[in-house]
Order: sequence, then C-alpha cells, then structure tokens
Amino acid sequence: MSIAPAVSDWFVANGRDLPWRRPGFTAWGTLVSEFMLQQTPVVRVVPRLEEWLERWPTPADLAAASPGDAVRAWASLGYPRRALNLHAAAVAITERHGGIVPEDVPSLLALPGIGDYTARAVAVFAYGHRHPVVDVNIRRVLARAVRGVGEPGPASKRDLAEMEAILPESIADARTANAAVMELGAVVCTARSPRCEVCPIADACAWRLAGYPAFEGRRAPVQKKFPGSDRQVRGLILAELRASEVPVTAGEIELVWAIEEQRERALAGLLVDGLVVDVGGAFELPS
DNA sequence: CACGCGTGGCT
DNA sequence: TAGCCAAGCGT
Repeated sequence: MSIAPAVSDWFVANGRDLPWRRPGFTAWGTLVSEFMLQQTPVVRVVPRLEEWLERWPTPADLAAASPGDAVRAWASLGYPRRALNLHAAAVAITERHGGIVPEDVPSLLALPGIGDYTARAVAVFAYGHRHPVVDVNIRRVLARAVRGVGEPGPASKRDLAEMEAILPESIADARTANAAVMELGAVVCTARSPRCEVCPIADACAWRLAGYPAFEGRRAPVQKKFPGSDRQVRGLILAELRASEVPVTAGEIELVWAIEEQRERALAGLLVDGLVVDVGGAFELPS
C-alpha cells in the first residue's frame, strides 16, 4: 500500500503556508523559488524571493538586467553560479519561449541551471503536470518508510522510478503527493532527529518497524570543510566585488586572502565561471 | 559516480 | 565545538 494518501492528508491539514503555495503564484515565481531552494534553506529563501520578484516580476525583466545585478542581488543565498544560471535562463525564456516559462520537462531541462529536480518541480507545481518530483527529502522518506534504511545514500537515476511507484494516478493527487512527501521529509522525517511521534505514517514505516537499524549502505558524499577552502576565498572575493561600485584592483583583492596561490586559483575559477570579469587589470561583476 | 561549488544556523 | 545539514547542478 502506498504511503501517499496518508501523507497527503497530513499535508493538506499541516503543510506550511509558503509563498509558492499561494493561489495565483506565477510559474516564473515558482522557477525563481526553485533556483533559490537549490541547497539553500526555506527560511533564508522566503524574504529574498519576495524582493527578487518585486524587482524582476517577469523573465523579461530579469533578462533586461545585467548578470552582475543578478549576482549582486543574490548575496547571502550562496552558490552564486545559480544567480548567473537564473539570469541566463531568463534570457533563454525571453528569446526562445516568448517570455513564458516552458511547461514541458525537456524544454525546462534545456535551460541553464535546471536539472532533474527543478525541471519536474516547475512542471508539476507551476503547471500541474504529472511527474515524480525527487529531492533529498523525498529520497530520505522513501529510504526509511519504503526500503527500511536510515539514509537515502547517493542520488541516482533509480530515484525517479521509486517515487513514480507510489505516485497516485490522478494528476491532482500526484501533485499533492509530491509536495506532501517533500514536506514530510523537510519538517518531520528530518535527517538528524526525525519526529516519529508526530509522523502520519509511523505505523507503516519500514525503518521504524525494523527497529531503526544503523545505516550499512553507501553514504552520500560528505561536504568538504568550508573554513580555509577555495569556496571561502571565492566567497570573500565576490563579496568584495559586490560591495564595490567601481572595479576592484588586484591589490585590493590581495587584502581579502593572504595565501597567493589559493587566492589566484579562486580568482581564476571565478573568471572561468563568468562570475567575475577582468577589465584591464581590475575586476568587477559581469555587465 | 565523485567532486566542486556559499552561506549560515543548529546540535 | 566541530561537524552536519540545507526543495541541486554541471562536469
């Protein structure tokens, strides 16, 4: 028996009131929210999403801005390549799709920064199509409730089939089930301290029924330490450029990180990514 | 498939 | 406190 009906009933009664669940929320708003939610927590996304959509209410509005404006407005959301990708997606939507966010999965997948998760999330949540949507929350719920193991392990192509197997036939019910299982993983069946005492499917959970066995399988890769990493240096350099209205000199960049080899590697990476441009020996965000 | 990629809050 | 974790994507 599928866990979907019980989780969906729980979701309808207990789901959080989030901006992208408001009636009339646009497909563009959904797309922007999904970009922001790629590895950034909901609580940090909500206020930034409102600002973003007020400033750029349509894809054409963002496409008309400079990529540097997008990168600057992205500050504190993390992984700024997403800002560049979102801007590039807005340009593509404006040029190739008449300014309308496409609704079929292949067209969405063809946009920069959109992968298996985001393409299906937009097709399902913005347009009501029937697809399995698989994020880490859903993979964790399926691992525990269905397979009886404590952790989801690395993401794989099989994940979509596993979600499809429990997805209701009805288009509307499938949409609710996708949102519901995701929500359960986000607020109840959490990674660290699952709240089984309030879980609507605790009695059916294979992991719980097995006595919470320790995870034996292959683990998802662990994120590398941040302090002292190239990522930190990149972040510091980019923060410097965001804060400046004029190009930043190489001498000023030297002040943000003392180790030359690492500083040069970070700057070179930012240039390759297009997050920074060289304007005659000084550096600025792309215009 | 494993890795690199920000930022900040939580335990 | 030092990890752990967060609605992933591209290579």
